Amino acid sequence: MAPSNPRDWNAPALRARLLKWYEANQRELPWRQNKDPYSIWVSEIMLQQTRVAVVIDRHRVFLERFPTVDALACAAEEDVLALWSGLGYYRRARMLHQAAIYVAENLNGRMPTTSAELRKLPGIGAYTAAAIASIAHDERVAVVDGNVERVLCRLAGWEASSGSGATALRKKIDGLASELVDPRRPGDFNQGMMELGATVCLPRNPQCLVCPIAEHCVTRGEHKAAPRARMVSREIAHALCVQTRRGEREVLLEQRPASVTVMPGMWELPALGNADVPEEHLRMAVRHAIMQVNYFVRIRDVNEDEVTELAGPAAGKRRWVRADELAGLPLTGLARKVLTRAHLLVAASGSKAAAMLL
DNA sequence: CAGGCGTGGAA
DNA sequence: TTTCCAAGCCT
Repeated sequence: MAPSNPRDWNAPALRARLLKWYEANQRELPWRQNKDPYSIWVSEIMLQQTRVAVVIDRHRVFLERFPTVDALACAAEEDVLALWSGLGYYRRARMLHQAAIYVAENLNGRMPTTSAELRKLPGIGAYTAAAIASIAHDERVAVVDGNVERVLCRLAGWEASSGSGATALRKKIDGLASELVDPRRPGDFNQGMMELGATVCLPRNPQCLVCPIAEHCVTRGEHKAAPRARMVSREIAHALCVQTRRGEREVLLEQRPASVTVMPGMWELPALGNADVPEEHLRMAVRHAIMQVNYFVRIRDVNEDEVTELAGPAAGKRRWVRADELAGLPLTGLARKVLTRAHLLVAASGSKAAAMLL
């Protein structure tokens, strides 16, 4: 039975075991190639609520296009959003861009080095500030992300609670994390904890038999998570309206208003008022999940004459976009998916050609 | 403090 | 097929 008093966790042994395991088992990831704070910063923002597998390629492309804080600060927001297209949570990109501008204009292009100073930048919360400071600058501060929270709850035998209990639990978790973090190698310790949560101490199937700190763990795998909201399904239709001018293919797109809360200013295919699409006009059907809504989307081939009568009330501003311009526009994930499938846009993932289009 | 904010792929 | 996410942050 592991002790419940944090002072009895045998932190030195736990640290040694975790670090040894991390050295042997850490994944090779682009943002671990060096300790460039800017590269780590970009990775941490991209990784917020987003899977590592998705971020790997996006991080590489982003750093090729915007290699430094100054390069990012000089960019137009539209170009930053275009590069972010498909990653979701676009506010992250806007705040990253705003923060880069602040650093360039007020800090002589030099990023803050302490977690307290980093925390003041837009888009950088407690987690991200601690992650950048500990990984890039070896600041002795613990990170607590979803992984670390789960690992520590299992380690200590704490159950998830709601309301004010959640706040109290969170304070206990933060306290334990600070107690355990290795003062000599905080960056590696923090990454080790997250790596353990991501690859061993999994939410549903914890691999306790290969866990390096199993003997420090109270529960050996038990962990109740808070229940989530149910998904709902919805049927919608969008128009795929293509024309050829001067030998170039163009597609009709619509820019979402700046005033909407979801994906403001992003470009998408015009929405149709009727979700029922006759078989002969059905170009493709895709599923697209946004938040807790499962959209079953029908894409209808529509000619220029039909588009106005078929479309719902035009929410945004429409324009014809040449196929070779598409990669430079901030497209919604759905628009990107459809245009890629329709061979109007080259798949961005793993493609040098796609990066060169930008 | 609860709710809003995206996505593609695993289970 | 449908659910459930994944290295949070802001208001």
